[in-house]
Amino acid sequence: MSETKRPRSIGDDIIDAVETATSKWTRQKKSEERHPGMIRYRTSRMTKEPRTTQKEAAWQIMEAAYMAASSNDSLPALARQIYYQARPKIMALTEDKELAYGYFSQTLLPDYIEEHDLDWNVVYDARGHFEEPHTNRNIGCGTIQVDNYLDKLTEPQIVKADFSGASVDVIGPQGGYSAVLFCEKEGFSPLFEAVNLANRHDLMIVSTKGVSVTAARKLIDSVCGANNLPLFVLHDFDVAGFMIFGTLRRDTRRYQFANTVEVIDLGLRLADIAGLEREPAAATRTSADILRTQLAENGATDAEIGILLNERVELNAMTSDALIEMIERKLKAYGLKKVIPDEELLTQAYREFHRSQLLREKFEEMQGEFEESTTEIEVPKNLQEKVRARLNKHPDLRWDDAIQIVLDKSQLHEVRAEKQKARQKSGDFTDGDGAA
DNA sequence: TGGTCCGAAGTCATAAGGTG
DNA sequence: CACCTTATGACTTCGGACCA
Repeated sequence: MSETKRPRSIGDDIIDAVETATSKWTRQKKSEERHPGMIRYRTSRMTKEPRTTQKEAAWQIMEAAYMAASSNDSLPALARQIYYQARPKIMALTEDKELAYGYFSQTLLPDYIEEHDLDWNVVYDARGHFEEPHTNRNIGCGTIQVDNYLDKLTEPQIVKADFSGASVDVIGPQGGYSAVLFCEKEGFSPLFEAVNLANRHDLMIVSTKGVSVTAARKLIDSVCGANNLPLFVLHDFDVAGFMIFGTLRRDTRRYQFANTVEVIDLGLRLADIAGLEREPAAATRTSADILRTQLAENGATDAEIGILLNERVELNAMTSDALIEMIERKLKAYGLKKVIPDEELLTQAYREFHRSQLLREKFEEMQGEFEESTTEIEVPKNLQEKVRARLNKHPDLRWDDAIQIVLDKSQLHEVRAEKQKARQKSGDFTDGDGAA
C-alpha cells in the first residue's frame, strides 16, 4: 500500500521484518482463536514425551500373560486370570495408568488374538443357559461349555438293549430339535417348562441375560447354520430388544457369523403390543437421530421407531397364557414341524426296541429262577480297608464304585464310562480338566 | 521442491447404558 | 457382578493446501 505513495523508509523495513518474523505466530494465534479445541492438543503434542499406549504395552506382554495363566497353553484360562497376569506389566509400561478390566477383556485381548490369528483357549464366564428338549441337558452359555457341546454333537446313536433296555442317544440338533428359540430373559424358563413348550415343539431354548454373549452366537451359528434350523427370537419391545434381535442376525465387532442363519422375529413387534402396559423408555444420552438409524438397522419399522423413542413394552407385560399363545401362533404360522428322522433310522430303532422287549421277558424268567437258587453271598473280610485302598488309587470314584471294583477288577473301565455318561446326561459339559 | 500447517477421518481408551 | 453394545472425548494420522 505505502510503496506507491512514498519511498520506503527504514520504518517500513522494520514493520515488514516484524510482520515476517511474527507471521507464523500470528497465524497460529488466529487459528487457535478460530479452533480453541486444538490448543490443548497442539501444546501437548509439542511438549509431550513419546509414551507407550496401553495397547502397545499389551502387545508386548500378552503372550507371556496368557502362557502364565494357562500353564503354557495346557489349560483353559479365564479372561480375568489373564488380566491379573497382564495388569501389573501393562501398568508398569504405561506410567501406572489404570487398566480397566472391561477394556482389557473386551478390546485388547480379543483384538490381540484376532490380529495374531491365535488358537488360544480363552474362556469367558457363562451367562445364561441353553437347554435341549427331551434330554434335559441344561448347559451354561460359556465359551468352554459351548465348545464342548459342539464337539460332542452326533448323529442319533442307537444303544443296544442290555439290562436297562434299548434307547437312543441324541446330542445336538440331529434327531434332537427342529429349531432354536432365543429368549432375552432367563426368567421365563419355569413358564416354558410348565407348558412343556420345548418338548412339544422340539425346541432348543437359549437364553442369556440381555444381549447375547458371543458363546451363544457361536452355538447358534453352528447348530442352526450347519443344520438349516430356524432361529426364533423373543425380545422386549424396546431399543435394547431390537438391538438383541439385531446382533443375532448380523456380524458385530466381537462375533462374525460363519453360516447363514434364518432368523425369525417372534416379537414383541407393533402388532403384539396392542392393549399392553407401556412405560416410558429409559433415558439415554444417545441422540434421537442415532437411535433412529440403529433401530432401522435392527429391523424396526418407522411406526415402531416413533413409539420406541419414547416408550417401551416388556415381555413381562403379557400374561403367561397370552405369551405362550403368541409364541405358538407364530411357530405355527412359520410351519414348524416335529423332528422325524429318515426311514432307515426309524427302522433300526424299531428293531432294537423290539429286541429289547424280548430280552426283558427272558430276563424276568431268569430272575425268577435265580432268586430260588441263591444262597447267602460271601463278603470279603476287611471290606472297608479294601474300599479305602481302591479310593486311594482312584480318588475320582465314590465308595460304591470302589465296591464294584473290589468285586471285579475289570469293572474299573465300565464304572468310569458310566460316570462320564451320567455327567453328560446331567449337562455337565465342562470336561474333566475343567477351568483352572 | 520441500517443509509446514490444517482439519477430516481414524484410533484408542473409556464411559455409559442395557440385561438379570 | 458378569457380559454386551454404542457414544464420545482425547489423541493421532495423513492427504492436500499453502508458502517460500
